[in-house]
Amino acid sequence: MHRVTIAQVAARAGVSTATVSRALSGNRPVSAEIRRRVDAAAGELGYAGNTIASALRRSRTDTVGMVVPSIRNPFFTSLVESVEHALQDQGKQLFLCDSRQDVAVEAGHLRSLAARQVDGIIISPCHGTGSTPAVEAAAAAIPLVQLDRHVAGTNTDWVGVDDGVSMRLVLDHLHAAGARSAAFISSTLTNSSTELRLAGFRRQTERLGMRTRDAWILLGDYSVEWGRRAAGDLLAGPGLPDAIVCADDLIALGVLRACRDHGVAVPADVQVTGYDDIDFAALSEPGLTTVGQPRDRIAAEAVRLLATAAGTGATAAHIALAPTLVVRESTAPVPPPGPAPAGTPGAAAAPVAGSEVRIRTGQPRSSRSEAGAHQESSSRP
Amino acid sequence: MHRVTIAQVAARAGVSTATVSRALSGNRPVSAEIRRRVDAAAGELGYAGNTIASALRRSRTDTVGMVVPSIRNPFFTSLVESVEHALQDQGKQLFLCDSRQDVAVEAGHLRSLAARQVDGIIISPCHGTGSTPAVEAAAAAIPLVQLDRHVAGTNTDWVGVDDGVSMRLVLDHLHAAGARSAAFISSTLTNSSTELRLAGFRRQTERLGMRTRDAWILLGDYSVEWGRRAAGDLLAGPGLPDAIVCADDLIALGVLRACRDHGVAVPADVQVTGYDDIDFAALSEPGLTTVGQPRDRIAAEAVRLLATAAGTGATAAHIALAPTLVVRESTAPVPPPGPAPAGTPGAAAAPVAGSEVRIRTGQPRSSRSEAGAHQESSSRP
DNA sequence: TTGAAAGCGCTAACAC
DNA sequence: GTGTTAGCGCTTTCAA
Repeated sequence: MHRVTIAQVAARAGVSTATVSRALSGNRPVSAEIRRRVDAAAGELGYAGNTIASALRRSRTDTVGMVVPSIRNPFFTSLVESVEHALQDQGKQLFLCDSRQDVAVEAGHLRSLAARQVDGIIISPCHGTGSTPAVEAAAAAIPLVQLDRHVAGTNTDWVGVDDGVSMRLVLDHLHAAGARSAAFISSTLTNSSTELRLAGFRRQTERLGMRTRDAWILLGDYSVEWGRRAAGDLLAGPGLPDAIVCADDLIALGVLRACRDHGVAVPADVQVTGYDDIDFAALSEPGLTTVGQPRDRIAAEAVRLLATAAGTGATAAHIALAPTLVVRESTAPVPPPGPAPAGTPGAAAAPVAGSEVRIRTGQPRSSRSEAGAHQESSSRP
Repeated sequence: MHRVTIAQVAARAGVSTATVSRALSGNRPVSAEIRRRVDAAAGELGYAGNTIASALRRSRTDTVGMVVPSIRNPFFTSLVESVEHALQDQGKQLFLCDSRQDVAVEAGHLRSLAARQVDGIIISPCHGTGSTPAVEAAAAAIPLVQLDRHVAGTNTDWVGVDDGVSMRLVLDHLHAAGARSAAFISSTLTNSSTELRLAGFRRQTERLGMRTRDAWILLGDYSVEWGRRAAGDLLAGPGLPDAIVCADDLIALGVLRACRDHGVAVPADVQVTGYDDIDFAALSEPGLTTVGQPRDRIAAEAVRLLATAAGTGATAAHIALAPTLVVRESTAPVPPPGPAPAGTPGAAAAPVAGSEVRIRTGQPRSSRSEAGAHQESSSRP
């Protein structure tokens, strides 16, 4: 049983194929009578359309490709979910690609997406420099926006949160909660957010006069297992930091686990923070204090940029949304500065308003500036 | 800068477009000399191909659509990951669709995928009967395989695990661990696996002579929050079951949380089991005893079926893979039947070999039967 | 082995 | 407002 084509619908409705196309797409005016006949014919024949043919003709596919280092990492899972939902509102569909932290796999996906004529690409590159060539090549052919992480030396759109601000939120909070020394557990990966988080940690501990040591900077990968191992080493070593700052929630959950195994009390003996606010951060024991990223906003901005960027070249937008600190029980209570009531501590997550937004450089590309919640700026004027 | 076409490559290489096509695709013989010239020309021009044009001509897109009730549910996330990887090995790409538990959204996705001429559809339908029309319509046009769940009244391929067997594994284990009464917490959703798990629970408790009550069958949704609420109600009520069997791990994690909140010891006061073996099942305190599904195998079979099913009509394969019981600390230790050493209890997950495979009806479609790990069978002879 | 040419199904000019 | 027609870029007969 062959697929129904527009020609068959046209024959049945007694009109030309062009008219059927116009009636069905609604792009151009068609008389009510004819529209009725076409709709009827299409319905009777079970006409379903052929997006491929349409795409070839219009040179638009209404598809977007998304490439993430690991679908299974809960942070990227939510990002994918948010992007899928945002795209659905626009009638676009999502090609999902998992680069498995492998630059070569990633490059293959990008080539493949380009060949498929996707209208745009959303990528969280797996490597800060290794991903550059493939990302640049793709961006040369197709609107591309980087999410969360971005590679060195490219000038594509980017949207995410400001990791420096996040680390300030985290360390200010820890300091206020009494921590005077801190360790940092992260990944060896050399991507932008990993590096910015470490840099932020160094700057903020220094600013606040908090002690740290080389042996307290532990780099492995973004996994529960690594967090557990690293914390195990830390707890076995001499001296304990007041706080362990983790570059993502998976690591932090591993750290909590290690503390439990070693009989170290959190937050009494050591405070622990994560990053991303994945679903399970609320569920651990104790609940994990962490940095919340506005994933829906990030996704929405990315999708909007792709739609906008279609024609425009030349200027890249950098949109840094405000992170929030989500305070739970893995950090010590902060003495209230004023007479404000403490609320119900430890019950639900208490999001603490984050920060202003960082404006990078240059001037806004679009004149329509939104609600002050973020700013976009171009890196080339 | 316009995209490079095959015609430009042809001109540069001094050959016809047909020859370029043959050289690049490798489908037909081309002289070594010409192949070299074509490759060179393509490289110099940065030819990237146009999958859309190719797809229109060949009427194959090398794409597969996947529709799941919720991307964010960790079980489906892993399934998506497994499918993505399996597809990548075949050079196909994945359209990911989230139906958000909504039959109308799901139907829209299926229509859209059909219009996009995907080569196959993999779906975990969100409703046992409500999804039927859309699934049937899609299956009439495109090879379709249902994963995990399946809808009533259709005759498409299906692959998953046998929920009845899973419940037998769970209840045998609980019984051996001393449980003589059990509650069941699940979802109100009327899809096949939800219903089969409940039916299995009923049958097995009856078979083992374990007590249960209407008030101990609690139906809500697949979420941590529901598990927590349901268990809260249960723990507040009169009498406590020896065990709480949950229809998925999210619910079970919520139950564990409620037990902790209510000071109920697991497994001493009540044993708890989950279903799916999501990543976080290993991480809870105590670790969750649960049913493991061979997700990679499920995905691989689904992808294989789509590839096979291309031409074949008429007979549908039902592939039920063996579930495994993953024993952790949320259930009581089972007294060893023989002199076998206990191993290191509670350390790593201890998968217990599951069960034989259920053969539904009819006879195998493919003659090539694999390693006895599963059986496929056709429901129509 | 290679080239010429006919379309895949649709939409956008261009006429009327 | 509607029909005619020319492709979108590729693959695949059919001849040579």
